[in-house]
Amino acid sequence: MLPSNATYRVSINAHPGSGELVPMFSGQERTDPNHRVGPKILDYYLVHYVVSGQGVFHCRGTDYPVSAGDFFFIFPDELIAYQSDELSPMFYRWIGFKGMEAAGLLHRLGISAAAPVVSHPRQRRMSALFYQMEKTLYGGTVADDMRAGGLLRTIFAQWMDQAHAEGQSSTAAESQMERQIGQAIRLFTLQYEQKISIDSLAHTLGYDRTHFSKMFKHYTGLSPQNYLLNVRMEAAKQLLQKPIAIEQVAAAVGFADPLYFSKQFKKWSGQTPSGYRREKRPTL
DNA sequence: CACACCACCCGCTATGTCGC
DNA sequence: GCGACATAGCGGGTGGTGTG
Repeated sequence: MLPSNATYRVSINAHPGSGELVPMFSGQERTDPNHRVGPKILDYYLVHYVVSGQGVFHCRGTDYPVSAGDFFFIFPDELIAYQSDELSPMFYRWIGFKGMEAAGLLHRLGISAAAPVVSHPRQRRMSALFYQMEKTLYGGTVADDMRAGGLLRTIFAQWMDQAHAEGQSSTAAESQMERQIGQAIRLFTLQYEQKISIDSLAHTLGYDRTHFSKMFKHYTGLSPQNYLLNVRMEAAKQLLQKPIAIEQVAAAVGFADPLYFSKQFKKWSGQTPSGYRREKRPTL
């Protein structure tokens, strides 16, 4: 059973898969007045759901007031901090997750490091889903990992339903260009192992390459090439934790030249592929 | 305003050359 | 044969400008 009347508790996913959307851990905390976290930088996604109380979430130079019913999203490689209110400290639940699909899904929802806070009116349903996630991960089996993956998708579906209802997603407010960018992101996440030309992709979608590049960066904050590189490197990180030759890992994520892959990996992560592997699987 | 197109620059990649 | 290095071609990013 879960420990009771604790102010802080967390369940870790004992068998995190390498899928498109992977819950890593989940927990809850009843914070003290003025309780502060950060400044810090994470290398995964972390969403907090404020069940009660209020506080301030700081990201990219902006302070966002958050209160019951709000979600605040932490993106990888972003400097963030958050603090509970003195009189009404926050009680929140959180889910840490990763996966190649995460960036695309959050983009579709209009959630980004530049717009990291959303509210949800169906509080009881959401609070129950977050609690269910924590309980499921506490199980610790491979089957629980699969169940948790399904729960995370259900949570994303709730956000999407709400975004639809508010006209924030693929309804009137979403332009043709946004839909095309969504298509490009899906292509990147599904076919990253293929050779992908940004020029031909842009023309397939009916745009000039330069205009498409500019719009892509406008909506996602990354150039198409960099976005694709991120997807490939995330996939490579997963593969490097398995006993696969680095040459094969390079080929599996769309790099014809393993030497070039190593250079890019080091530039991207600060570590060589073999160094990363040693750190993650010292026995290999 | 959305889009196309040009020019320029940068970086990747394939290929060639050279020395060992 | 192999590794190190040089180089040319190409793809991609971006600023600017023109067009409907």
